[in-house]
Amino acid sequence: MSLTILPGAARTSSVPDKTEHAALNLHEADEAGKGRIRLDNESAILLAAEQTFARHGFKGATMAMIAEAAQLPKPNLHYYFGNKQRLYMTLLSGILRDWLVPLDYFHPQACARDAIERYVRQKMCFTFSRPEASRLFASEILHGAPLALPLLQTTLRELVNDKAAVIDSWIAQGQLKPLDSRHLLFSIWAMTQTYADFEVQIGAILGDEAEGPRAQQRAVDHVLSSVFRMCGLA
Amino acid sequence: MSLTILPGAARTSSVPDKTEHAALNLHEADEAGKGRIRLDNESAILLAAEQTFARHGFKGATMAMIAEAAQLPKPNLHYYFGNKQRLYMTLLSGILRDWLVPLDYFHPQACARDAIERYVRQKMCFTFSRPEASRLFASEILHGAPLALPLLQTTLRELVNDKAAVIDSWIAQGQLKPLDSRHLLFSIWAMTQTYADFEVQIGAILGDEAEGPRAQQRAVDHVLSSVFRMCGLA
DNA sequence: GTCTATATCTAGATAGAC
DNA sequence: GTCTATCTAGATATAGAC
Repeated sequence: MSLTILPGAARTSSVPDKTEHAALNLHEADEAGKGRIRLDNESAILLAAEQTFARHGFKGATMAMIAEAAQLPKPNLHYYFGNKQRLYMTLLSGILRDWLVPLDYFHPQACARDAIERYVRQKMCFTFSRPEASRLFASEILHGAPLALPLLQTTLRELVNDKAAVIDSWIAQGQLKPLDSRHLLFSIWAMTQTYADFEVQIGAILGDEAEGPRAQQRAVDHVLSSVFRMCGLA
Repeated sequence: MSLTILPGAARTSSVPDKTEHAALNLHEADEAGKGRIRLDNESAILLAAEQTFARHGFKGATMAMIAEAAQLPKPNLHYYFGNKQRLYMTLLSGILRDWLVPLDYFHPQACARDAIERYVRQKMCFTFSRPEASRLFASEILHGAPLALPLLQTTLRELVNDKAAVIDSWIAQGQLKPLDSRHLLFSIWAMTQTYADFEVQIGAILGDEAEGPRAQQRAVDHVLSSVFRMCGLA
């Protein structure tokens, strides 16, 4: 199941910074020379755009801000991505794909407790490692998903219904206490993402305690034990 | 404890639509005549602004959109609120105030179970009755709370620390299972608000089932029983 | 492929008539 | 107190030199 919207959308994570992958690029000989520069520039732009869109929203972010963050002239952004909306969409589709991957842990043969623990840990890992990606996606949904709605109504909906059926089977087997499986997913998403999406609020409340790996561990422990209790796995 | 940022900030909810409160306004005789029109216009603008800012974000919303929604000419918005940021701030401060009110249920003498049930129900009520207010506030936090941060670091922080102490006392009394009281609040906020902030996503997944009072009841039941289980009150 | 200079459009804000 | 007409700033996007 591929969630890519734009064909050949370049992903930040697929372009390791300085490691020499020239050998891999030799397959496309005529694209290897320019392709290297293109990939580097595109990944720099995508990284800068993710941060800028997350911080200022789609309208609030300007191409000039993104260009400065990427240390490239403004017209280069149009050269590589055509326009602002296409750049934004490229980011969105990549984030949704990464966001859904952890659901793979939910399959009928899996042990419910193990699957849920791995899922929660993966979501918390995403939250703390890519908070800007989480906020960018949250901002899109919050404002009515003007661009992502078609994806939500098809791919996401089908995937969630599949995984809800898996959870229901775990309940039928007596592995979990009865609960609404789709609402359970909504709650897990909410509890995990809040540490990225509302990071500023949490930081304001916790103060210094909010920072560092010990704070992250505390959050993971809390969410994991809460989800276990919700599922009757405590 | 007052959370008002702007002195005399007019609140939508404080202006009943057509009920005759002229008698109450007679105290300020010279403001009664114009005051009526002013209050009506201000509340129309605030209502329109809440919807528009929630839907498009601060930058994405334009004064022209708000004016059209309020059915008033653009310059009137500037006449009443000076500029876009002041209009936005007036909304923000009112929402934060309304958002914090339910925490009053948390006081040391209260029964923990009753207080938590009332709190969750109040939060869910806010979510379903004023989803745009929730999204407007969420958007502000999501983008780094450029305007609300000072409030979060003072009033919100102190209030939360107070209420966390109350929860801790309930735990010490054995009314609740041990857990991190402040993270419990983060989780309750996340689980309740997600039905407003991510309404589009949930709607896309649940389809027709997401609408109507029965869907709301289902969500309330889920969140309430989940929070009870988290607290060992199931 | 890169980037300077510029065209075009849109939005916030206001002057001034009523 | 209200609103038409307009000013100005700033943003997207592109033309065209290198």
